[in-house]
Amino acid sequence: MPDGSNLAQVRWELGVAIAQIARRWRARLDQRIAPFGLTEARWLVLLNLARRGDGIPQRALAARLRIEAPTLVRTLDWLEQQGFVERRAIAHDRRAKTIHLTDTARPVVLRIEAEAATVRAEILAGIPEEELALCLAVLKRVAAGLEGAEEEPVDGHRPG
Amino acid sequence: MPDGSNLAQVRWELGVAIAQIARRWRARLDQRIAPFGLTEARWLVLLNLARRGDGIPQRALAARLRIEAPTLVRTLDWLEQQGFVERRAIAHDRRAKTIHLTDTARPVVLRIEAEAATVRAEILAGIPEEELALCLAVLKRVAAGLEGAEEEPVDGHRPG
DNA sequence: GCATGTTCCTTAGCAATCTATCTATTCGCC
DNA sequence: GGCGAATAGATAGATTGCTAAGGAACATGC
Repeated sequence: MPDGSNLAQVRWELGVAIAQIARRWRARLDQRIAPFGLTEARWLVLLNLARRGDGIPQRALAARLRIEAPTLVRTLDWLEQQGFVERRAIAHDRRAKTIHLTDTARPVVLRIEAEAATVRAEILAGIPEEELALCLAVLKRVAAGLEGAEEEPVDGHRPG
Repeated sequence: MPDGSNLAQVRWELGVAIAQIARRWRARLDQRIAPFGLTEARWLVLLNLARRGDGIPQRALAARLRIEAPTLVRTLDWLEQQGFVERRAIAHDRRAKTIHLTDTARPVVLRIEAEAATVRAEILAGIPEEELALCLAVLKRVAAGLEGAEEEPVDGHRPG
């Protein structure tokens, strides 16, 4: 078969594979952490706060998680109601609220982090680290292509 | 840094990258095919019927699409209401219905297929085919790990 | 100091996925 | 022939993502 159609086939399969893996990976993790009373999306919020620091406004947290602000609002509503996070008012800006982990959340985050690492190890078992690193490098280029190319299929090349 | 934590870091980033790319890729395509009145999930159903043959029961179509039957039901409800597919009764099994593309759907499928290929090319622009193929090969192993390893973290190895 | 615009959070509504459960039908077996 | 298990499709409800739009508070310009 000609090279052109082979490239097209690889591109197609790559898209299909990424979409299906994303769905199944999430389902797998959700099953495993269900006993903790959390889901992946909710735990990711807590993990981000624990790893990269809490006390930041919702806007900044949404940006770190690469999700939109309204998506975060509902997750925080649930987490706050369950006592995992607190919304605190800021003195100098009454629009914004900072998000803070509670003492209830911290041990749960650690236990789920361990479980998530186990799930990752199971899913990726038997694949050499070099191949994973190679795949990741390509995926990062794909992600960069998705971030940058906003509505502008220019015929030249972009800086960066 | 020690090898162990490097491997853990690669695994973590791989999961994050896949999830984010899947979301953004879908969003990008949905934007582009919105003028046709369809979304990715709905178009994928039509494309599968066009490429791999229609006239099959819902159960079989769901399996081909790697989605659950109830997910397909609602998509088919919409597609049927819009006149893109038909549900037909089978003579010898009154439980089952076969799904058929309509003449309305076929040209739309072709046009969106071209648009989807353009989007893929834009997203993956600048990445050599060898790297894409390498990445795809790894992802197929990941997908296989997700398909097969059902609730059984055996200590031996599986037949491939 | 007020009008205008921007920013932050929220609400509302749609889409797509899942699991659990329901109804109708068919199959298997006695 | 009839009863229980299995199968096909549909329904219900939860989750998580998005965009659009609204309300309150801040910032800027004149």
